[in-house]
Amino acid sequence: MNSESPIKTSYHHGDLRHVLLDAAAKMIREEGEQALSMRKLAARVGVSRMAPYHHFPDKQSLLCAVAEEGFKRFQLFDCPEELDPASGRLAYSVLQKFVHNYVQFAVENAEYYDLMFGGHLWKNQQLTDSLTHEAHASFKRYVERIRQWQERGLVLPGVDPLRYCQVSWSTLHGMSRLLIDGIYVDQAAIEPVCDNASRMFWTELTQNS
Amino acid sequence: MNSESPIKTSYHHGDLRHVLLDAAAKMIREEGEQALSMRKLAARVGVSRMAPYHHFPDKQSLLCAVAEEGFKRFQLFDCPEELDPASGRLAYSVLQKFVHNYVQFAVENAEYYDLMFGGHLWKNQQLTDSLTHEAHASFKRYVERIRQWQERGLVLPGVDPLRYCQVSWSTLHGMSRLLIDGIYVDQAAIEPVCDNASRMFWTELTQNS
DNA sequence: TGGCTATTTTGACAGTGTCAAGATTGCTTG
DNA sequence: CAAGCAATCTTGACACTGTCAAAATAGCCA
Repeated sequence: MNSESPIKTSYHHGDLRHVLLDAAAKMIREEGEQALSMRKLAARVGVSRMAPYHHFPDKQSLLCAVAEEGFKRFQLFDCPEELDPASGRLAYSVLQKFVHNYVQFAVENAEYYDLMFGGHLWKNQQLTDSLTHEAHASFKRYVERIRQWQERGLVLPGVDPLRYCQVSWSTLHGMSRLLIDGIYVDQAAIEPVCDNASRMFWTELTQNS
Repeated sequence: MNSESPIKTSYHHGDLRHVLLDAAAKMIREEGEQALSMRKLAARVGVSRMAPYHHFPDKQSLLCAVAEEGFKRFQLFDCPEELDPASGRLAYSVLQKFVHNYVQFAVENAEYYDLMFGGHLWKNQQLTDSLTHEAHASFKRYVERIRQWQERGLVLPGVDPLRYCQVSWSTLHGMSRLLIDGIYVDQAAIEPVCDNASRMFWTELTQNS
């Protein structure tokens, strides 16, 4: 089940950089982020312990690069299909699917999500520029989509897209974190909780009080 | 068996346990959780590096104890005053205040909040029994209060207290984490975002669609 | 071929958590 | 009050960690 890199593109080892990124993600998934050490990573890949340092200045940068890879996968689900019910507004199922996808991605790709939004990287201010860019761009895409929906009349005019996104993202992030961190243990409750959140969002976006 | 003597039982050092807990919290606040080491902690307190291990079996337990201390402070704000508007239902200001207090606690006591809900402790399954008990009790109190409000007619009958608490807690937790971790940088936006969340909760609890 | 540079390796150092002992202290009991 | 004893603290040691510095290697182009 472990397919080695098919192409040895360049120098001594083949492109070590990608191999390191994949191996790091795999190790984090299997043994936890805390258990990942540069030395073990190098050993598993089959190189000396300082070899990775020629591709990444330090451990932090390696983790940032893994996080960036996570953002690339994150974008895949970023645009679910949009529908509308008889009312002409946004359909509930759109939000339901979006919430479901978000949480599912977070849980299934926990090793990436942890690095992307785990705080461990963000706290030390040594974030890679490209990573911060990627992260902010991801959120901006979210806001932009709501704004476009609003322009097209799918969302109430009174909604502030930025504020809505901040709150709803908080909810999504909170659910994901609580699940990933094991604070929510009851896996069976995921779906109902997601549905509840979806309905709340849908009310917020389409029902005026 | 833990000795819970509030008065200084001056053995060798005075009660080292509390001194360690306070010093640990202070160090985490000042230099970050990652920067806390048992050796530095011992050095700062002025004892040998293995002295703390007689009060806590390992580092993890020390951190759990700090987290427990956090839960003690957490309870303080746990019961804001409840009011009701002309409608006879729950007042918006109650929720607004609650949300504000939660986030404020999280941000101002970040070193405790990180340990209480940071995931770093929860992921390794070595949580202290008393800590897990404290954490679950805290959430149960939240659910219980909503349930009581519902019994007294302050909240719509259709609301499922457990589900509501799971979703709203996710939102609160998400906002707090995003702020603490520095993913939300714009501190000025905190209040509006909290207000938006509060209004959403209020709609959920008191307005039927 | 020779040399240059990118890549990998080895050596070393300070720092970490913590097991296994030894050393100290102060309360308890004869 | 002295002896014992258990709780408390210290020291030594080990296997780890990230990463600086310098040496070694391998591929490319002149």
